[in-house]
Amino acid sequence: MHHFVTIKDIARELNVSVSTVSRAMRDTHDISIETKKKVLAKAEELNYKPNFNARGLSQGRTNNIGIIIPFITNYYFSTVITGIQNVAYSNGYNIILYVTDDSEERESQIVRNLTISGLDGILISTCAGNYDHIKEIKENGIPIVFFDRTSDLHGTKVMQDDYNGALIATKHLIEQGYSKIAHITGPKDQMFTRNRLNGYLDALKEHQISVKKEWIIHSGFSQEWGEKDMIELLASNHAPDALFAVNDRKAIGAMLALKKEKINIGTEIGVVGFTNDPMCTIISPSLTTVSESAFDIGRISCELLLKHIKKVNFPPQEVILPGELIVRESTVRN
Amino acid sequence: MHHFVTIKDIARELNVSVSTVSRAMRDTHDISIETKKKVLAKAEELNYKPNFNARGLSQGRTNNIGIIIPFITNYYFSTVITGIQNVAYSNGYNIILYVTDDSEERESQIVRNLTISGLDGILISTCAGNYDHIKEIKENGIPIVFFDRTSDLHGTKVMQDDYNGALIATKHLIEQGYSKIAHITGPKDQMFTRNRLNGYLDALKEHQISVKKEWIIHSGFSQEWGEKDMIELLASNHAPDALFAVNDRKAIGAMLALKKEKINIGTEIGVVGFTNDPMCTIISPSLTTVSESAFDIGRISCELLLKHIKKVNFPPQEVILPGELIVRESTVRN
DNA sequence: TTGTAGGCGTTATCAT
DNA sequence: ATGATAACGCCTACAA
Repeated sequence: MHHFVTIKDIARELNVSVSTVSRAMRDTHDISIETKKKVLAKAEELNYKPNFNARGLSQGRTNNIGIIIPFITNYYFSTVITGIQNVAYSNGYNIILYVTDDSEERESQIVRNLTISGLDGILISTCAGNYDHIKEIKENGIPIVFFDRTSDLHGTKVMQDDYNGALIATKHLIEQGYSKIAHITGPKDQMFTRNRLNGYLDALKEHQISVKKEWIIHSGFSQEWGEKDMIELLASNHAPDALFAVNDRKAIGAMLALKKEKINIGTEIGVVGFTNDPMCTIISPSLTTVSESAFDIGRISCELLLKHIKKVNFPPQEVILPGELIVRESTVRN
Repeated sequence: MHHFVTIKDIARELNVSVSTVSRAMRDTHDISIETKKKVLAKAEELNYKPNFNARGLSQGRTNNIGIIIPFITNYYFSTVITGIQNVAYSNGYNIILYVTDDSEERESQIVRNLTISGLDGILISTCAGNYDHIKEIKENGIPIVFFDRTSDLHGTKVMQDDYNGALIATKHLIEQGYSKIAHITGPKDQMFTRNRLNGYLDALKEHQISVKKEWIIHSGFSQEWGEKDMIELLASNHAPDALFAVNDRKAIGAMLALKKEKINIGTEIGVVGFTNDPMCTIISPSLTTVSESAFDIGRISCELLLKHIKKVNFPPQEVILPGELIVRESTVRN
């Protein structure tokens, strides 16, 4: 390992004490302007870089925050991270990334191994149905913010309005004249999944439209699952004439299945997704969807986390960002 | 700030010295099996977590590696990160993410502020044309691995075979009967951009096909730029009958422009991209492309970095992963 | 096998 | 305004 320049080196060269150097580096007021200048010049000359380990050790903080997230290989999550990154970076925080691969076990393992003292705070989009591992670290007093996939634990949460998004999406289908509306979604034990399901159900109830049990399919979140679910729907005795998918990826999977079957999307079957992934405008016909403010979710989550870090007992908050229906070709008859 | 359990606490409770506890935690051999058991049990009981700052400070390392990357919001980079994450995690390393937003200035700022002692090594996909900032940290002796967008500095690099990929892509267009082949690409000062350009040029040269100057357009890497470039090509006096784009996003932008103009892709104009982004199979007609092993790039880069970290003077290596032509509808006449 | 003591680089608390 | 000095939590000789 190399030897890096330390404040000691600077102190020695300048014949001052380390505390003086430290003061200059931290820009405190109890130091003369000339010595400060002198020190900073020497630091620049020697290419001094502060040692975060030492600083963290003596201050009890690290300037690192952790992000725990199911995936990063999709538009939504990678955009959230970008939002987080922006805020973190401009506040002098580093972000440490943990990817759970949507595995409860992995998430629990990561959280438990989290050397708590190495992080000033945590941002998490949990994939778990059980929150014991999170409770543990919460009890340790480490600030934590839930985003997107939140838990039912008490705490600060930032999410989109899943219920209303699903509501307006489903109502839009109804208004476009579709009436046999299916919903393909993810596992039952996720909160956002339940919220979107409820929005869908309430929209139908409000319009007194009945649902067949086989129109609601729980599976995974990927495009492949969307394709499979659609094939299953087409094979059922009561084929639907519209589809509300829990996210754009599944909607797109379903559309690919429909295109294979030469079923006219829009005219024969309406399709709505959720997220507003750029893929919506690439697929043809373009996909109607509910937009999510991924970047803002990241930005706001991080801002709230920093507030928790800086102020003990900052009160927990729940922020819900509205979605917006974006009508495209997949729900228009032609 | 909270007080976390330290080895001192454990030592006191057990009436042993801190070094004994330290030894137990590190699983060294010079400790009796019973005391080790005793210590570990107590650590478990008190929910002890090691303090990485302290450990890092005394050992001169942190188990953190940095990733510096232009973006994360696209398939390629997010997949690379996933590959890196996998290797890092299973070796007990954390990854700290820095996003440059494709800005040279930002990259330089990040690198210069990098509190060097806080990282054991760095993985970088540089967006810069000038490498002074990187030279600086290299001279500090910190291990560094370049991936994807490498520099011409000496060091370990992991990249795809850009030249050959471009060569086979262009040859494929020629073999399909296209002859007026344009190339839309990124800034001139990037190495991988130059390599792909050279592959394209050499393929044409080999087949004695001439190129018009206006068929080569340098702009940005985004879908929007692809669209703009295509519009420019269509407006030129010598409209091409085929297009090789530096990446899939630009190819897709170009395809959208063509679709707007009702130009039949495949029959009237062939299009090839580069990356094999999932979008290739979502757009219609599907996009012929050259595949990149994004996950492997990440995996291998991280493995090499860890070798550099663990073994001083591990010799620099250059790994070049082959690409593969994936023929789809966009280069087939119908 | 175990304990003691010094040090890692920085900050913070005293003096001066 | 500046300087000594003791933390911070852990590791590592060296001693016992």
